[in-house]
Amino acid sequence: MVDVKGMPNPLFLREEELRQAIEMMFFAYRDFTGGPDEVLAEIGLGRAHHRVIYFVGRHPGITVSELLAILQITKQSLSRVLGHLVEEAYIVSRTGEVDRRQRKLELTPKGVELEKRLTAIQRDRIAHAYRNAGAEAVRGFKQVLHGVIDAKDRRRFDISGGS
Amino acid sequence: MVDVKGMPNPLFLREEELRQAIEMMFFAYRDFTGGPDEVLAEIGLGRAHHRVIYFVGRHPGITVSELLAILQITKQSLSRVLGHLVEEAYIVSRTGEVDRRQRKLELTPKGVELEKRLTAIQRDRIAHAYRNAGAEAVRGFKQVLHGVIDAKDRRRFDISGGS
DNA sequence: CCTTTACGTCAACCATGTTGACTTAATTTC
DNA sequence: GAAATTAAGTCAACATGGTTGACGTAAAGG
Repeated sequence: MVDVKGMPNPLFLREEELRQAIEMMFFAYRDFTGGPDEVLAEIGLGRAHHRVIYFVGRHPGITVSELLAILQITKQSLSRVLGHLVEEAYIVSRTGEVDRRQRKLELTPKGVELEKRLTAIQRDRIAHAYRNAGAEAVRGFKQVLHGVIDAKDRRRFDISGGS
Repeated sequence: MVDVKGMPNPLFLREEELRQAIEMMFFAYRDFTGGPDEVLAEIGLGRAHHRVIYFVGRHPGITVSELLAILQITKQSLSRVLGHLVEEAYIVSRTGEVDRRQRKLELTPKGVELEKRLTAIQRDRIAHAYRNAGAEAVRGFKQVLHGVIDAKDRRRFDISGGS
């Protein structure tokens, strides 16, 4: 028999290791969204608006269907948020030229400004973490996070460690 | 002048790099919570219940205040969810022995069972990502995620790469 | 004794998700 | 060219889970 105290059950360690990851995901996401949430609250918007503004900014001309596929919410839910953002002139919606059933979404200058402000908060947090961890750690971070994402959405990311 | 085409603006690359991280955080968290959400919906519970069950399971005897500090929600909001979990016998609340104002929370066997079921889903997803990425990447993942978390909560995690 | 702390509770409200039913316009298919 | 499908919008009702504010009670601590 091996000394159980000196060399504890590797399955137990693995369980602890994995629980740590689960917990870090919770705390990291909580704090990652906390900053933008404060700014949004000041102007009467919520996290749902942020997500829409972010992805429209990231993919100008994105259609409503594409947005729904990313956000994985119902069109009724998106409609409320998106409608509000169009009313408040953060986003414009124009009819698609090739398929006139589609609505292509884009940020207005006002939308771009807000998007920048919100993204800057998250970008600075990530930049800080990246700087302190180093390039090797960043590669690992992306690799693991990539594996956490559903296979169907992995193609969105090139994590070959380019730069 | 350096050739701008051959060697693009490093600030632009950095911006892209950071946006990639922001986006991966969104997709990873979306998919990380998606599995448990489905199970919870079947039994009439939500993500808020999951969080409570998780942290009570992780820290048996945790007080209401401690839970509030972790979840960062109001006690009124917690009360609704926690009250329901106590009613449905997932959690028991007993008066603290040393400080009788406190309520110490614990999972019942029923609560343990649900916690295991939910955590298993997330654990398997992380385990899969860890296995595919390798030990070095896991270290990097933890280092970066650690840096994303607010300093006040970092002490919860030992990321020294122990095993 | 008085103050503070831990917890609970009532009430109202808001943001954001859901289902289901239905409409309109445009495209695609047979 | 008619029929089916698709993209998008809309109305309504409802659930979850957050918020603020006010107030109550019991225990602890100065």
